Amino acid sequence: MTKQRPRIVASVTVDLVVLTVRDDQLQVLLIERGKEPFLGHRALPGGFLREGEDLRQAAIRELGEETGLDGSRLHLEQLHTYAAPDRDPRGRVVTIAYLAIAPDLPLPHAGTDARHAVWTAAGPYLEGPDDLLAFDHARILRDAVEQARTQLEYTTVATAFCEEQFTVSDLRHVYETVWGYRVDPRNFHRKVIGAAGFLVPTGERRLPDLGRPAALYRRGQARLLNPPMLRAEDKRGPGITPAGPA
Amino acid sequence: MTKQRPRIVASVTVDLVVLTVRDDQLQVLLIERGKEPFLGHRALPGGFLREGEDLRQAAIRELGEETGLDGSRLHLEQLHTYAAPDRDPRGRVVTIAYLAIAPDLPLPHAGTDARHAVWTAAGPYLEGPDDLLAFDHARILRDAVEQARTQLEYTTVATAFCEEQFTVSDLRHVYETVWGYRVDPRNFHRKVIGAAGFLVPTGERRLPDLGRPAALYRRGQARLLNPPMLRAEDKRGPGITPAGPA
DNA sequence: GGAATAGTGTCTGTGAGACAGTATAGG
DNA sequence: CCTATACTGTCTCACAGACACTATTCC
Repeated sequence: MTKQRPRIVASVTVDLVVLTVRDDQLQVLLIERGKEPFLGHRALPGGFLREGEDLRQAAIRELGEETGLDGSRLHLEQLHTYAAPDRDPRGRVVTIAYLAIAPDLPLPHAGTDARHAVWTAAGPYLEGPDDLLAFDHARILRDAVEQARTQLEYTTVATAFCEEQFTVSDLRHVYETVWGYRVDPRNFHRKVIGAAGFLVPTGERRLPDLGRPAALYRRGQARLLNPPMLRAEDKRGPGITPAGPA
Repeated sequence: MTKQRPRIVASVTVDLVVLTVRDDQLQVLLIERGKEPFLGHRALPGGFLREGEDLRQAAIRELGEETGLDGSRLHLEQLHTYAAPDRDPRGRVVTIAYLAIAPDLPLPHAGTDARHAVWTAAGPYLEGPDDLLAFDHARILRDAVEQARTQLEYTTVATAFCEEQFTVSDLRHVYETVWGYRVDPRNFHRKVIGAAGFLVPTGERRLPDLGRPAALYRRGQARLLNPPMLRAEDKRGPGITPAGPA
């Protein structure tokens, strides 16, 4: 009963949305394309799936090749798959988007084995027109950022933006930067300290340039934040949105 | 820098997890495979992506061909993509899983153009060993059901299990069946009636065999349920789970 | 009247939002 | 002392969980 005639064979790529918080901005790792199509345009790092590889393995490999980051040590999560027939002029290409979250790491210098990937403020690409990025990458970036914003509400992934040791203020700064608005420091402190398994005190302290030293923490074992820390209703997008990207 | 040598070309399939609530059970639509591999085994409906098709279009088409259901009228949502190198003995096959939610609809009879798809209690496949279903479909089904359970918490999709008109009791029955435990009728009623945009009263009533008639509602425009209706902590899986399927 | 289902009211504890105050560092 | 940052305390309101009562139908 399954008609086998117009079956499709497609190339499969894995594209990465690598986010970090840097210079008080939500930034994304972009590369400049060195060949057609979209030569010279900015794009998400990514590449073709290879023989014997799982999707996650491909994501980690591409991350290393194109950005020099060690994906096996980052938060890495599959997001959504894009397969519109005309999304790549070269032919039928199915792309699985992955979200990676990293602390503010130094990138290897351009000219090494890694491509010249650069941290870039995500804001303009979220608001601006789609053709600021190659292919449908603007759409993919928007979906990924919305996913990251939602995940901060329900999970403890915000710690993935932080170094191994961090303060409550560091963590709050992540929330404020990703969500794009200020969060009450007192209520935030009470919430994250009270959430079992979110933070583990290391006993150490960090001295700021000025002011009282802050206690340092490591991530706890909990992955879900329950009850969640919901964004203010009027500060996120329209209240009526489908559950996932279409 | 992108090495093009061991690139992969893969077949792309869309597999569907179609859920309904039927006979006080969470049920899933399964087909019996008519050919190798896994001939005679039960499997999720699905099939190959075709020329010029988007993923959603393919999902709707397969749904019609294999089950006779009209996918364009159901809740349909992309879930996750599976691409382990050995997941299909025929070669490299990448599968995008879709979740469909339907009311308790009558299926077309076997022998028509549609395959003999049958509603089957999902429970045994969630608990049992993986080889009760073809390929990695048991894994896909588990991921989908977990996703559906979570969605009931944060969205209004529970209405997708109901007919056009339904009572608050019908809706509560969906929650109880999908979650697998009883929900307090009074608190549930207060919650869903109070949530703006969840339910729209039709003004009509439905007479049960015995007891007071119940008011009928239609789905409202709201897609997100805010604040969410969270499951009891001790009645769902382990509290420490990754945000999405790996 | 009884039985069964639909719907409302009330109390209580938890937790979020708002805001004031205390603690500890450097200068 | 002042300033800046870290952290704690308190009040109020919204809401979830628990439970009792009233309402409307068929018999």
